[in-house]
Amino acid sequence: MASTSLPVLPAYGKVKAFIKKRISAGIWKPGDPVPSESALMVQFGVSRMTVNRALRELMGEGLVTRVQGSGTFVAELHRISSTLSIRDIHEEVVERGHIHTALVLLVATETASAELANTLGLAIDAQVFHTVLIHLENSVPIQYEDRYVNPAAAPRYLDTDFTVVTPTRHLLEAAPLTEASYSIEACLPTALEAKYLQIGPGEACLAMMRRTVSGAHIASIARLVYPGSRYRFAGQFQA
Amino acid sequence: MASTSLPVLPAYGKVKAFIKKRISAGIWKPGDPVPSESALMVQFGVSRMTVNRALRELMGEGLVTRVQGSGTFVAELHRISSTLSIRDIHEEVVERGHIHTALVLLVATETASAELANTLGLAIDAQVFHTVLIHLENSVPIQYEDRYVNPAAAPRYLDTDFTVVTPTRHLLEAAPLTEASYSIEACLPTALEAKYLQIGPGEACLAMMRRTVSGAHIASIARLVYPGSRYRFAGQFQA
DNA sequence: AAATCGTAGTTGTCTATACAACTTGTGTCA
DNA sequence: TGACACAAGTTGTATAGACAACTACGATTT
Repeated sequence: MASTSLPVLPAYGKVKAFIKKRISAGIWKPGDPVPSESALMVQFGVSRMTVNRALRELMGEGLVTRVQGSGTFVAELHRISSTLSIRDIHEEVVERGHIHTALVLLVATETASAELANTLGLAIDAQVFHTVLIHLENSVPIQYEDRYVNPAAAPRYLDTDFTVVTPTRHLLEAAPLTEASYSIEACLPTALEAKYLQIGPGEACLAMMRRTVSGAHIASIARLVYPGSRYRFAGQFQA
Repeated sequence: MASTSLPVLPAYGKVKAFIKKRISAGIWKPGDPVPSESALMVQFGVSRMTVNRALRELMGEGLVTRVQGSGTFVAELHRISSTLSIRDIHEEVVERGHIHTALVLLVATETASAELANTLGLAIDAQVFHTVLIHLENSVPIQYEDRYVNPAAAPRYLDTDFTVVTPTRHLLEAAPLTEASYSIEACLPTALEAKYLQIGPGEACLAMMRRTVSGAHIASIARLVYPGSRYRFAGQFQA
């Protein structure tokens, strides 16, 4: 049994730990008032700034809500937060000790369709970059990546050798990420996707649609298809 | 053009805004040093504690990293955070202005199998609660919920009328959430799932496995199956 | 009964100062 | 050359005090 961190918790940490413990033990339930700053100040023999920091951080973690003039209250615990991240699939595979390779199916400049132009926030006759790749982990296909890129956000996109630098990596470097939205759905693969992912036409897949924003530009729109049998999204929440 | 918030930003907010702007504009790139606390102190004419708060909050937001003794640096922007939440499907449906109903297929107390007992952290001969429900939105099936509950975490679980109070809701109230992990995968439905979700046996589904922890107990393990054609997970990142 | 006012209590912000802990580079000494 | 010591610069933490902004509630007035 390792004590996760005895190394002398700072004062504000002790206050946080005290409150966290009572909340997670269910002694203080959602909606209950937490002792005021001045009360905690006396109880722990620390200054108000220290208590304030503890409570502010707990609010940041979503454990309490604070109302000026009224008090601090245990938050409704219905939402707990989880950190997702946009990661380069190359790094992900390498981190597992495996070998990542990519197969380039298409590298092209195209004229955007009306719908695509609209989604990328461009004029209807604008040129866009279009790439299609298959990512393999130890020679097994794990991701079909169909991506449209806004030339204004990453003008040198097509110069990249995608067998060496993944589109994600190039984009992360060329166009610092400020915002992104995604949706994940289950679907059956198209004939082309099934062929290149080496799966049957009836095998379920996870498809992620991802739109990334960099500064003023919508940088890229990607459709990432994973074989359901070889991939899952996993995550962890922590209160 | 609405100015999102002019109402006199506090001093620490001005410092944060200044730094955020330079990072998102790409003027300061990942790895670059951010001015030291004393430099910002002079630049903004505020005390060090104020600058310190600004930088600490930016670190909390993942925009900068700080190294004691060395300095503050623009963080690698590869991860931006997203808030997922465990929500009650009832609330979710009602929020969309629709009607939620539930069909109860099974309510039982069972003896845990070895694997299940292990996953719930119980002895192999322990009793567990088992429920199976179908959730409908405007009479259309949208979720098949197969759930095992640890009696120690929610002793009154089986007293609930699940057509009125969803299992999620009861558990959120009975056993405050401290931790959870999940995985999402694509799969084809079992015959039973296909039947009750009213979908074809070849239609892809999203399956979420979720394990929730409340204090010292593993509270519940659920398998939630959604028809791929009627459901998607969506989210948004923001730097 | 309704509206108003005032006050105590609470959180929000900010300052000036202090010391501790750590990093980095420079210079000294062996 | 290598090992060590030291100093300057940086972040981490904590204090005591101050004023502002807001809420809740009771008392007073209308």
